[in-house]
Formats: sequence, C-alpha cells, structure tokens
Amino acid sequence: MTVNHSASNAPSPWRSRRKTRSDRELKREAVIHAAARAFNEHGYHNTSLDDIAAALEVTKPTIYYYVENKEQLLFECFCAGLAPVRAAFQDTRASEQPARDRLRTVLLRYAQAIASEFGWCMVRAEDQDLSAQMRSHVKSLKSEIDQGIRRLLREGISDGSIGDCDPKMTAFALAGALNWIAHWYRDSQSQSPGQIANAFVALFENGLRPRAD
Amino acid sequence: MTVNHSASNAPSPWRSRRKTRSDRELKREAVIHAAARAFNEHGYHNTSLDDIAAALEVTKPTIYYYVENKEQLLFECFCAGLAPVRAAFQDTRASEQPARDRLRTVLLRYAQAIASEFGWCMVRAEDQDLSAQMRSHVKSLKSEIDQGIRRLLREGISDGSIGDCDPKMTAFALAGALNWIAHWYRDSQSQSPGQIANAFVALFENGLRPRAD
DNA sequence: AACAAATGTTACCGACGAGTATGATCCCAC
DNA sequence: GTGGGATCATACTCGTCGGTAACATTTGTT
Repeated sequence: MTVNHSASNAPSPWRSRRKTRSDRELKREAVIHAAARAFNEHGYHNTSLDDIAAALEVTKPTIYYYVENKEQLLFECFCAGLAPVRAAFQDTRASEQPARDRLRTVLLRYAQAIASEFGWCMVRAEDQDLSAQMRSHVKSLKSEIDQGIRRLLREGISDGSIGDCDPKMTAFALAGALNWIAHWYRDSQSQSPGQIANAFVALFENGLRPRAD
Repeated sequence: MTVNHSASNAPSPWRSRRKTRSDRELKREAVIHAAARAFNEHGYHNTSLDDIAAALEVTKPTIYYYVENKEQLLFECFCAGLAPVRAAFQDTRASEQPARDRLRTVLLRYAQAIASEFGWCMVRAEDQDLSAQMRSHVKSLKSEIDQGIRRLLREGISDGSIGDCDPKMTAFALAGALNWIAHWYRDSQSQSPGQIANAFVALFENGLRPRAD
C-alpha cells in the first residue's frame, strides 16, 4: 500500500537550508516525528520506510542515516511519547498532596501523552512487532508506569483519599481507558485531551452510581 | 517469521475421519479458530497463512478452500467474538431491571468476549488491516456496541440508577478499560474473566473516592 | 464400474518492502 | 584548492508472503 503523505503539514528541516551544529539532532527528531504520524495513520506494518521518506521529501537511505532500522523507529516513538508521562510521575513524587490528587495530575498528563502523535505508538508498540530485547525494554518501561499507578493507588488507600479497591485491577482499568484514547481520538475532535482526561478522572473518582450529595 | 504452532491443543477436525454433512462448517470454524489463536499470539501481520495451515496440519490452499482471503479471516474472527456481545444486548432489551443492572450484565459478557480467543481480533480489527468496505462494516458493528452502551447510560440517568455523566465519554472509558483486557489477559492468569469484569464494574459503579457508607 | 463433486496438495508467480553497496555532492578545515 | 567527513540519491539484492493454477485423491451417486 503506497500512500500519499503530502498532506502532512510541519515542513521538514530539509527544505530550509541552514547549517547548525545541532542540525543533525533536529533532523533525527523530524524523522521520528514523521514516523509517528505515519504509524498513527496507517499502522506500523502498512507504513513502508519509503512512505516515511516521501513524507520528508527524502529517500529511504536518508532514514537509515539517522536511525538503525524500522524497529528502532517505533521504539523511539514509544520513548518520545513516554517521556512526559515519566516526568509527570517525577513531579508528583515531590508533591505533598493526597495521593488521589497526585493520581489525578498523573492521569491528566498521561491522557495528553496518549492523545499526542506518539500515542498510537505508545499503545501499540511492544506487541509482536519488536525484537526480543527491545520488547523486553519496552515492557519494563510500561511496567514502570503500571507500578507507578498502583503505588499511587495504594498510597491513596493508606492516606484515605481513595476507597478500598484492588490496585492491580484498578490500574489496568485506568490505563485501559486512557490508552484507548489512542484508538478513537483525532485532532479535529470537539474535545481537547484535557477535557477528555477530566471527564475520565471524574468518572473514575465518583463512579456511575448516583451520589446522595 | 515462521512459528511452531504445534503447542496448540484442540486437535483439528482433519485428523478424525468422519464424514458428516456439516463437516465443512466444522472445518471452517476450525480454520477461524486457528486463525484467532495465531493472530492473538503473534499479531495479524506476523502470522502467515502457512502458519495457520501448519497449526491445522494442512497446507495453505486448504485455507483458501474455506475462506476467501486473509482479510476475511480476520473479519470472521471479529464477528465470532462479537456475537455473544450482541446477544447480551439482545437479552437486556427484554429485561425490566434498572439500566445500571442491565449495563452490568452487558459489561460482564463483554469482558468475557474480550478475554476469549477472539478478543484480540475484536480489539485490533478494523484499524488499517482491512479493505475499505470491510473496515466500514466492522466500524458499523463497533459503533452499534458503542451506541448500545451509550443508550444504557442514558436510560440509567433517566431512571435514576446512574448518576449524571457524559454518556459519550463514559462509554469510551468503559469500552477502553474492557478492550484493554485483550492486551494483558492470558488464560493462565489467576483471575477469571468474570472476576475481572466484576472488579471493573465495581470500580465503575462506586468510583475511587471513599464512600461514607 | 464410472462419473462428478468435494477436498487437498505440489509447485509456482508476482509484488512488496526492508535493508545495502556504491557513488555523487556539499561543506568545512587547513 | 584540496582532502575529508558529513549527507543523501540511485540502483540494487533478497526474503517473505498472499494468492493461484494445475493436478491428485477421496467419496457419494447411479
């Protein structure tokens, strides 16, 4: 399947002729970004490296000049999307708020990450498209997120800000609801990622059962 | 990637030599089932038709004798997994319970469907691996489920069994949490699909905020 | 016995796509 | 102005895999 990617906006750094020292890093990031867009739109297997190259107005070997292979491309997209989530966890570690509030901010940033161009890669990477070692690498990163959520839940149960629940199952439910955003969210949607996250957080906090309140 | 599928149990109807009239339909279902297992384990693109054939101790053209092409194979898996969910909706339509209880039973059966061998196909089908017309077909079926959930939510808000919420966002959150089961659930897990579904339903109904109750 | 339909197999084609060998070009240092 | 590294294109290899044509075998029917 050959696809016309010309619709992508964000012009590539190739058309502008300026030579900085960090030029290379910029271009490398542009490659990752283009890959993310393409994967997001057509899926990993339905995106050829020629497609990505064409989106950058470049040829395939150029891609290989900045990246080892297609697999690493997916991995880099995964990491790019994951970084802000890890940062969110880092931030909450310093906070003194009750765990439920810290969890809320983490989920908010998580939702925004999923709604980003890297969201699809974050959700779909690992599966079966990666080599053994990269898969385990991704797996450990994902597990880190999962454990972080579980920890916040346990802390919440301890400090009384969260009701009694199974941290493992609850973390799965939370992550699942958020990850699923990558399957239906599109930029042009009416709702912003922040609004979506808020709606989700409200649902998870209050539940569906009507409150006497 | 060539994979050894010999570990699959469920012996294929080919080894047993008995000739019923519905033999063909049995074999066809066995093909679908084998495909589902293979897709579930290695992903759609990483599963060749030779792999599926090998799992059935048969050769590739035999697959084509029962199915038009690989795409239809995925579609059939999707339908096979979806059938019990539609049945669940059908059943609730006759019920007189409050909407929250009807929703609960639907979610329970939905979770069990996702945890089945067809779960992976249900979640992952559509995306970009299908032709235009099949994709739209799958899309409408999925939309039907989505609308069904939204309707139950609205009815629950009306009859007072469900608190005020945005039906669209809530349906997305519910479906996402449940669909995600296909990404982490494995047969040998400690929790049964029913237990998982119960935990999820409890979470969604009561929420994380501690109840005065 | 003989034919026809149903079932499968062997052996192939053609396309696509990841990855590479080789060389062209451009820029900078000296 | 020249060598050398950085950057990128042309043109290719090569394996895989979906799909098919042609043939074999079995079975039910008359």
